[in-house]
Amino acid sequence: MKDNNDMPGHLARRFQQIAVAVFHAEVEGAGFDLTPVQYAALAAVSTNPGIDQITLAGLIAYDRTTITGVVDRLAQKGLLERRASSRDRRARELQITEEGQKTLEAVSPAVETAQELLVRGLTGDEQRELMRLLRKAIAAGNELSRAPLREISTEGSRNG
Amino acid sequence: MKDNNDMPGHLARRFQQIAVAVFHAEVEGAGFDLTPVQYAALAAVSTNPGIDQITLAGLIAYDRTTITGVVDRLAQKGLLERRASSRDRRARELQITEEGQKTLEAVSPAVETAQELLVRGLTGDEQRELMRLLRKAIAAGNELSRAPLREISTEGSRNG
DNA sequence: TACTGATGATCAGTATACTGATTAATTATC
DNA sequence: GATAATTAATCAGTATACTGATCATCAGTA
Repeated sequence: MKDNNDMPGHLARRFQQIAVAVFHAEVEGAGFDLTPVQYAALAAVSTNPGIDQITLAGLIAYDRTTITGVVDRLAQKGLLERRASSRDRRARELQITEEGQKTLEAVSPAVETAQELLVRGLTGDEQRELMRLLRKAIAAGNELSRAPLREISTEGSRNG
Repeated sequence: MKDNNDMPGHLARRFQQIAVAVFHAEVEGAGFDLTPVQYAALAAVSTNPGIDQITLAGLIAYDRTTITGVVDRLAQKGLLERRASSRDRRARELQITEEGQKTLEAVSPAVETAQELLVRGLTGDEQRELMRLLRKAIAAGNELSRAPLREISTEGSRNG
């Protein structure tokens, strides 16, 4: 009899489910109203000011139709600004606002704590090994999802 | 600089994203219209005929409000039957239909293939280790989500 | 029987994720 | 410079997941 616990797909869903729950608990406990997805988008825009939505989506592996709603909500909260690009009138350039930057910095400890809680059942060695294996499996399957991770073209950045 | 790849929460989301994509590709390729969530529910009802929705939700770790819609769609496809329980008129007893059973058996090879594809980037040892670590992390975090996994009370079943 | 609390199911509302289509603008080609 | 192909963004629609509320029923108690 095939148990759910023998199916990596089930474990994937369950692990992600817990990850979201832990994130929400920590971030709300710290007094913020940010989802994991919104946090990742906000952080990516902070690191890459002026980025367009497609590139942002590739950076954090979101679907292009998902990013529209995420940016909508971040803009509505006053954490992001979306303005038309001057170089390409189809594109929107994203900038983090001052409030967005403050929020990002203030919420970061809670996000860190959530990451630790998610793997708190494992030893340090196990945590590192889990992450290595996830990274390896994800790398092999990257192109299989509609929202693969895309490297940003590293012109002018040296932190590779 | 904290990379996304150092955050287990990000890896969790990404791994689950790929799991769903691979599942859809395989199952649709085999000519079926079933989501991962619907497949798990169908399989659980097949193994536990007459189960109520809350117990089903606990078995596969779905939220109680999610299971309503999932069962709706499975019933609409003619794969499940939902009838009022005689013992408890609040509850719905779920039964798999003949077509549901046929579908379940016919789709299983595609589901198996999807599970293998999801971890195809890893060696056999790594696959087993990844699953062990996921199970361990999930067990430690089980109660943190609104939809924890619940053991079924094993009266009359010996496959524990 | 009336009351209280708990439980199974559902509903309204919100936020990811996706499919597939559309719109507007850019790039490539002739 | 007109045309075709591509691209950035959005939209409509569907399916998870969740929060919080409600309704009906059940169990326990006075």
